[in-house]
Amino acid sequence: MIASWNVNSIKVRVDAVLDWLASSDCDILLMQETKSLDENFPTERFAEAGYAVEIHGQKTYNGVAIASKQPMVLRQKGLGDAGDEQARYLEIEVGDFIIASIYLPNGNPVMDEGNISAKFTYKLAWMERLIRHADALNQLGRPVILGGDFNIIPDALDCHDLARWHGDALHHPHSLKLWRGLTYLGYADSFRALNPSRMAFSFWDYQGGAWQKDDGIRIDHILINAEAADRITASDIDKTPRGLERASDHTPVFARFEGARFGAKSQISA
DNA sequence: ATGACTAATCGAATTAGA
Repeated sequence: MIASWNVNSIKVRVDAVLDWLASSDCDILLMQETKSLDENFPTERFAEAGYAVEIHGQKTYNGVAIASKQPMVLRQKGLGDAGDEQARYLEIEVGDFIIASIYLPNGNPVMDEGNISAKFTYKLAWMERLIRHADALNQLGRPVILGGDFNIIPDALDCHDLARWHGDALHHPHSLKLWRGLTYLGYADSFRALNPSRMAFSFWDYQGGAWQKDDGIRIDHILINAEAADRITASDIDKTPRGLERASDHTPVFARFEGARFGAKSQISA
């Protein structure tokens, strides 16, 4: 099983993350918003639990990491071209799977004194760069998993009241157009593909009793290309961690692939 | 209602998140 979780500070959340890993059958965990320099990441704690880690962090903000029970090879940190000053992309491979942990920019506020804001411009440019890279990955003919906090509310089933999000960077027409761009390349939102009519959320704001009211949004996604889709068996969300003490505002989303070990090919003989 | 929470920072308020 592979999962993605915006932990909102690995320093604060390390016990919660390790508790969840111990109670799940998670092989690979994609983390976002670690908010930690690489040298401060609790690598030893993960090692004691049987997980190797790859880290792409920075001070104070952003930061992505991947923990894996199975041998993992680092492919790249950042999207590999200009504009990568923020730590938001980390790519590894496990077996023949290519896997990325993604923390896509929020982009709000969209407007700044009557003009499109620098934050929203940065979000759109980042998405364009992600699309170019995702296209190249897809052409390798290998299973690809792009998991993370995409800061995109795809549709009405992904929040309580879509009208509230009109014009917001998480559901802005420009953001959605680029989100669909990933679809056109051949990537599918695995949760929605396997749960076509279910309303479910992955984030609940700390403010206003959002968790108690189940007033959430689904912005954490696991995208899969055709080769990965051929092997997927489930995609779901575990709400449990969001209800625990001192929780992240996000909860893990996950997907399962056939085989006893992650990414193992089917044992069906010819 | 520009606030409500939470986290990080050379903090005693500000920035950012979504």
